[in-house]
Amino acid sequence: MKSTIEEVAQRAGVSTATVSRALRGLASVTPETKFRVEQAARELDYVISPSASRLASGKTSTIGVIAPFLDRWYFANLISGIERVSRSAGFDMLVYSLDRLDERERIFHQKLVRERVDALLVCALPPSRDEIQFLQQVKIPVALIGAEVEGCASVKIDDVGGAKAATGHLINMGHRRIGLIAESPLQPMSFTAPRDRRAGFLAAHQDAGLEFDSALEAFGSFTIESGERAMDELLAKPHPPTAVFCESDEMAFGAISAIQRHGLRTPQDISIVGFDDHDLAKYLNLTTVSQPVQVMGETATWVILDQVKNARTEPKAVVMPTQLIVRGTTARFEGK
Amino acid sequence: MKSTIEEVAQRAGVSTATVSRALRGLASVTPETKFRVEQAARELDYVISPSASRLASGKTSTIGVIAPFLDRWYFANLISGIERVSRSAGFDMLVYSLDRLDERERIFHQKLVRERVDALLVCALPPSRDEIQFLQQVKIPVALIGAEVEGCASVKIDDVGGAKAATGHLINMGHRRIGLIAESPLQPMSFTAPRDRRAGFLAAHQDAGLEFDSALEAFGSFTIESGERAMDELLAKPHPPTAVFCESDEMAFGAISAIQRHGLRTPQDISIVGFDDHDLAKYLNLTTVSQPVQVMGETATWVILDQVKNARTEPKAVVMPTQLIVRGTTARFEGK
DNA sequence: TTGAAAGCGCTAACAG
DNA sequence: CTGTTAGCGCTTTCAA
Repeated sequence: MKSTIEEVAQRAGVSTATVSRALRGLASVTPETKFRVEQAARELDYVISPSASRLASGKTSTIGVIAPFLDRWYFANLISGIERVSRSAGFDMLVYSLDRLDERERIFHQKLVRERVDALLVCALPPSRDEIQFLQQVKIPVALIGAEVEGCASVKIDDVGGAKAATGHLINMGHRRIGLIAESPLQPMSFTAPRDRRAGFLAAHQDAGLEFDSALEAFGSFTIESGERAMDELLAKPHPPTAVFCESDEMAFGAISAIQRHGLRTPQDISIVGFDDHDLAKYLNLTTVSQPVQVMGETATWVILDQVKNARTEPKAVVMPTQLIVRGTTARFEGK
Repeated sequence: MKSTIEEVAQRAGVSTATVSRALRGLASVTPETKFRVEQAARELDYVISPSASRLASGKTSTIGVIAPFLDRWYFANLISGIERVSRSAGFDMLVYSLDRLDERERIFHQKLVRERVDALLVCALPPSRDEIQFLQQVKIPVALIGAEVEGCASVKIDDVGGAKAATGHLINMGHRRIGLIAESPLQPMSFTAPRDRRAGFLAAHQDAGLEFDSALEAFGSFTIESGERAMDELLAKPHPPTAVFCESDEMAFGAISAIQRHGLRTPQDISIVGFDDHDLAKYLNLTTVSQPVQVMGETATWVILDQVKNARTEPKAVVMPTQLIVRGTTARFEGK
């Protein structure tokens, strides 16, 4: 049932080295012998043993993916894109989820990376300097998705620009008191998206000569529930905002829910803009900023695979386009 | 930088065999030597080479997951659960997505399974008899999630029961003309959930002595868009249903959207019940049937890991509980 | 309890 | 273009 390269060699009447070459499609093999080998392999129902091959070659043909959550829309889409191209390139995809920071060390240094993968894709949480240095030391190329660190390949969007466009849209619609539902700065993991989106939000204010009233900022954690609570807070203010920019669609969903619960309407009473263009944003008619998540996963995989193959390629830093999608949760401010 | 077992052995003053034993925690090692070995390993920053270990032992400590889509709520949650327990058990998780049927053969027979994983978790699409037989032949245990096949370990919910409860709820609310938004039977992949949910829907009718008017059945493909189109169809009927059971929450979302677009209201004009308890169902106030998706992933992993360890355990078939969650999209039928 | 030695199945020089 | 020959780094009898 389980045949080895040796048996294939015998059956094809060649050496194991030739079988190895033929099966890997190395140029230096006569078409005829190649054919004989392939036929022998087929007849024996032979499949290469990855462990043996990996041990001998030092290559794993495996790409590792690290993400903080696997069950959220953003990461699931990233992974879907990554899997598609890694499979098409003959690579296996190993996935690790990293919820707690203390697991990080273990994962980066220990079992995970080392000897297990040829390259690593790190989603959303930028590794520390030390971690990156460690990885370079072990010579395993890394690409970041949704974050950027100097000297490291990365694929991200222009979060600042996207947030600025979204906020600008609100300003153009006549809003002056604009709320912000941001990720809590107390959050243990250091994502860069929240920081950048917040920066874009502020930049739009500055460009318009507006001053942001920090009383209009509430915090959440990129979840629906937290967005809902944050909106409750905003609504409880003596002088609530007429529009709110949410750093993620999930939080925007929660915000809308809170607004309805308070007997108010979107966008008549309060306009809402999200960020991400979540699957359901269209359905919920949410004005938002879209980013090509799956494509980012695919792109990052191509980039990293390229590094694996051409060891000394300069790490690329790709920035993907973002697009403001105006739907039904934003309206011109008609108030005083 | 990269040290081998040999170096550890030397430094600890023992043989490589002892190092191997000590590091794996095999009983037959003096606490002292074990300590010495561990210390040496630590000092050398030694990490075992999985390839070598796999080649020598024949075990990969890796679990393979096959799912038709990675970017959908259900599968992302399953994977999240699977990853959690496989990591805690020291197993790596390899993920493959299978969109086209013709890739299946390649995946099952070839590169994937063989020599790469110790066990396989197949999500939603039940393997064919041949495939299962093949896997048994290669001695790699399989567990199905969301499907059931005799002689194979599996974790699923009672789809029939869940659908029956959901439909029963509608009937109890006085509805008599109940529509069904089902998965298209033309769909190439043979999921069992749609079939079972449809059966439950019909069973509820039968129990209530009602006859189902097949004109009230429309088809989708478990997506929002398809649910929307299906509802459009139903609404175009001369005598539309007063309530609709959707085989998935995504389709229910689409249905609600269509209803609103037609200027009707949920539940006043039409009641809607979904299935799954998608993350957003609560937020959208959708009455639905919940299933413990992440827990199913976790359970399946425990089950399969158990099989890996105790080779001759009878494959378990676990059925997880389902729960009808009544929210705001269903109301008593007040019409004629 | 520990060590010696024989592989596991493949790839990578190095010859030829 | 193909064969020979060493390993790759671990695990696993089998003895001691």
